[in-house]
Amino acid sequence: MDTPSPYPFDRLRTEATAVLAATGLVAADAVTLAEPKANVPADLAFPVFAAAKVAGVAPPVFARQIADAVTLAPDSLLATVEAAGGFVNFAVRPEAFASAVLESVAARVDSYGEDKTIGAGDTVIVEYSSPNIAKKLHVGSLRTTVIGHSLYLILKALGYTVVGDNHLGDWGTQFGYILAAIHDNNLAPWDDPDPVAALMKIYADINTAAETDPTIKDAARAWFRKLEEGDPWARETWGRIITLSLAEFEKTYSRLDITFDTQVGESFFEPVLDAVIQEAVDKGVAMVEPGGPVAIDFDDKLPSCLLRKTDGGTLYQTRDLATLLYRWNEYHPARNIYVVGAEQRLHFQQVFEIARRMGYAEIADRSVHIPFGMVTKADGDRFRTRKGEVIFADEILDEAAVRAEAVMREQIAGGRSEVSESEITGVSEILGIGAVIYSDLYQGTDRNIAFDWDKMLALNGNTATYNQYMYARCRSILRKAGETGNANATLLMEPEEQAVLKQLARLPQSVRDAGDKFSPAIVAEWTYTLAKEFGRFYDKCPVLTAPIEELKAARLALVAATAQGLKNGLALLGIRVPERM
RNA sequence: GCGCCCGUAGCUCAGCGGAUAGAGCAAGGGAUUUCUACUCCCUUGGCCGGGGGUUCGAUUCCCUCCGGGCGCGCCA
Repeated sequence: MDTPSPYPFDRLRTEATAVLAATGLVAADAVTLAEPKANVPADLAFPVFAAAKVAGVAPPVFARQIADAVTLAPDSLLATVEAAGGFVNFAVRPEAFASAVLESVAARVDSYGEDKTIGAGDTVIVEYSSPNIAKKLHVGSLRTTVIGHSLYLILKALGYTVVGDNHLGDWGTQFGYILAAIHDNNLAPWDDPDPVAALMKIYADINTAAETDPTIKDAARAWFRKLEEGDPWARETWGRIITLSLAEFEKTYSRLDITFDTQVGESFFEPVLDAVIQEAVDKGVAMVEPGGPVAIDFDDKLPSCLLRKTDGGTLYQTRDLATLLYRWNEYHPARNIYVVGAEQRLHFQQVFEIARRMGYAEIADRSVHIPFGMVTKADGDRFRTRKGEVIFADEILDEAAVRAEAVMREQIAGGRSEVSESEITGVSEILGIGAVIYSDLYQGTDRNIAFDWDKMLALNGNTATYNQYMYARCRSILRKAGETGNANATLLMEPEEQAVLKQLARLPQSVRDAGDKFSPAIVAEWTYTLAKEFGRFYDKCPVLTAPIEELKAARLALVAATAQGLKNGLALLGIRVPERM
């Protein structure tokens, strides 16, 4: 168990590379293998185009020469090799492959799919969720939370030491508004049954008032200055607001099974901001302008930006720069990842560029912004928070569970579900939350998403529910089977069986690709394809009533491996699986 | 005005230098008195936004135009 044997597809690649190199026609380091398209009856392909060019031979001819020269060992996982156009195609030996895949899953269980060698010894920071204090999590915060959490899990599976950082928006002029309102009107939001809702109302109200009363903006700035200067009442009140907000966030995070390794908010960096600005000025990166503001000019490369306001206050840019430098000193991370909305692209370009110019090229180069499109109203317009056009994360999770429960009750009434009354609430939560998470992960894009209840909470097609249903089916079969004898995997020769096995074998590479491209959608696509292949197998290949006992045992092993694969894949997305539904 | 992102089937999206461009939804047809039908199968549906170029080969790379989105110091 200490050093698990290589994954089947890795063995295939190693073997294919070796036999290709052994022909003497192509060097091992010139071999790049690809997965053939679905319509090609092969499992691994070597496109010879580049090598053919070097050899000065036409690709189809070269492919044939290579294929003719390859010899496969009798005990190889590879069964055949043949030329097809400019490709040399390999096909697996199905019996040997089946055994290898099932053994691989059985040996690793919950860690099947992981490859800790990729990131061993490296630290990666993932900044995600990062909500603003005194607000509730909403549709938008849900996206960064869900995407970031999955990335966190995927990178962990790849062996990185991952630091999940909830970079709280706990500093800034907006606190000036809230403090001013609380102070001047002698408010006590902490006495409200829903304190964060009270805070949101306070903020909304004073913003509305500020539209007609310009003195409010000045008062707000003054209060934020007091906060920065350490005014006792301002500090204490600010602290209370943070405590209330964190408690509110925690409710949602616990429903989503999310924890953070650290929650250093923007305020954490406040004591070092002056020094950071000074360093930028000293290094000639930033300039103090007449009147006091500190600005950075990027020539024609990027629009200029500010590190210090005319009133002496700092900005988001200043705090993010300080955060970046802090992370470099503290962690020396291999990657510093920001899961933040696409609208902040320029912001991060600027922050990274400032760091580079200040002499911190290493961290600048290792920092990466993972942008995502915003969630808009159905008509494509943005949600206007001030107009009360918000949809809160908890509302979504609640509605999702309600819908899941309604469908489940229908199924139970129709005699199509084994879920008992006492399990309904728990299973509804797993299904509902899974649906929400999956809808944010199954397609990776930085296009905007128009919010749509039905789409977000869909239960069939490419959804979490479908994946979970296939898992529940697996579990149901395994429960009914009870104890079984040893499985002879070499009996799994049906196309549906082989298709499930091949998809199972692809998990490790999907996880690597997902980590490489910072894309949970790659894992989501893998789980869905596995679920779909299992659906076909389920339809065509009876397990419990298999014609012979030995085949039944083999199929049961395949079902168990599929369940494990679905569970592991969904776990990397942050989605749980129900034993029955 | 400048910069960035996006434009692939009616809709939502994969694919991003290679083999007949793939899924889901929607629409239409079929299977099954089930190992849970939240299922399975089939059909319809694409000048991969337009036009140039690079390449043996372009949905994929470059240029340009069109359409949509986002952003462009003293909010975050």
